[in-house]
Amino acid sequence: MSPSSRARKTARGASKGKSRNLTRDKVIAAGLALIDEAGADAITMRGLAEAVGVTPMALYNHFSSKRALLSAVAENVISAADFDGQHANWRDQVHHCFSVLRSLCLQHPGLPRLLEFEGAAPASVFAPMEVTLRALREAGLGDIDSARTYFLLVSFTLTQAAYQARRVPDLEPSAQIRAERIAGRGYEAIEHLAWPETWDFDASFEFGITLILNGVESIAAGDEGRHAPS
Amino acid sequence: MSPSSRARKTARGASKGKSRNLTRDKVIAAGLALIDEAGADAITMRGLAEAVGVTPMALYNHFSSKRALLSAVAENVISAADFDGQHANWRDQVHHCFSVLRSLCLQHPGLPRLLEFEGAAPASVFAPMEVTLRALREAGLGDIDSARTYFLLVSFTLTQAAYQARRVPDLEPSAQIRAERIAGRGYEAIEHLAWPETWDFDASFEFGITLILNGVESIAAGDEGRHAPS
DNA sequence: CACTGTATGTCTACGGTGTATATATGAGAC
DNA sequence: GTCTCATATATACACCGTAGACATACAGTG
Repeated sequence: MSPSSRARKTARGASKGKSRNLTRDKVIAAGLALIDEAGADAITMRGLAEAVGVTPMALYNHFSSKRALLSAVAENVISAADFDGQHANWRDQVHHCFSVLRSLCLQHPGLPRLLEFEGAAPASVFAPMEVTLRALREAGLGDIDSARTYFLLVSFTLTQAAYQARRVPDLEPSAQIRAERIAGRGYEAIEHLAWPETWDFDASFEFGITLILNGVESIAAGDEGRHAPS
Repeated sequence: MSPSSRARKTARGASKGKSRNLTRDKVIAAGLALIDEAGADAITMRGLAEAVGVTPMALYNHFSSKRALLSAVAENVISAADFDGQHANWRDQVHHCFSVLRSLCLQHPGLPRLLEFEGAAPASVFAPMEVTLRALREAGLGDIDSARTYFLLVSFTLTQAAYQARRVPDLEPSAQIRAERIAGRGYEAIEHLAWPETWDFDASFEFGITLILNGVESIAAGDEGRHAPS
């Protein structure tokens, strides 16, 4: 309500700065900086206000709530990215799209939290969706299946990136602890697994995308899977 | 520290109730009930204490922290499930495993939050991993690739289930709003998509699992994907 | 039986969160 | 110069997790 009326007033005057000192884009920039150095939950209205040099309540003149603020931050990040890459074939197209999304998440840890939860998803989340739907349709998938595959890709990419980015050592299982936890439970497969001491997230991402795209091809070719109806 | 010494004492005496009135499993049960009706973030030490009929600080005699409490709740849910199903082929095995995981998440909304974040993952999360690794190895995947596929499956299942379970209407895009948001942005593919007014989550889950398992077969068959190195 | 140690529960309090409400301030329009 | 109204502030509320000091009542020992 307040921001809209302000916008009306500003539109009447000039489209530049406001009457008073300074804000809005500054808040978003400060919020982004906060997310970059600490997690997404490090964004606090009080801390953010201090970073900008105002009182906490001043932020509410520009954002109706914390959620709206976070949404604006996410919007700022997402809308600046180029998810399309003008790639020749649909596989490269999808791969590029989610590589970009992933690197955004790694650059700004906590961004996945902003997108998935908090209901703070901004309008620009539809950009990667558009690119993906086009590519998948080109691959031969139907509308609904394309959307389903998009959600699968998003789930995978965001979750993995979130896990990698929010990598705080004191929560790490750390081989040692992991070994203790599974000891004596008959988890042969896990014990047998030669766990690398540093997980290769990049390779895992490539693997996942490749697997999914192979699955797309198989579905598009008409293989609807075959779990016996028991 | 306190709980362990209590356990030692109890083991010496009888394995039944404690000295005072009652707790521990009661807390877990109450926590589970809270999670079931409201989300995971509805679990608050004060609210939980009231539900059990004690003071908030009384909980700390049985759990060292809120995280430990949530972990115990998750453990209670996960450990009661049978992820193995003694299925004949690896596809049905994996399908069963994640169907169970998914239904747990739908029964107890907010459980995904417990598992993914908060670092509250209990020891029993390794049970589905064990089942999956065995099945995937049988499918012909290597150790690391099996682990990677497991994480892919988990990402997909938990994220989708979380989204479905935390379905609060006032956050829903709701066709109307969705249409407004994408209007005039050139999102042809999205606009063209005939979005069902009620998303079929079950079918989407089946689709995703099938797609992934098809991808597994393709990888196991030696198709490592082919994105041209541009 | 009484005694005592200790585990259990309570009370109070601290620093933190998001934000509703009322007030002061200062720039721009007339 | 005066008025208006968007902006920034001050204060306050309800809530959160939990640290610390204290009260209590049972368990084990004599």
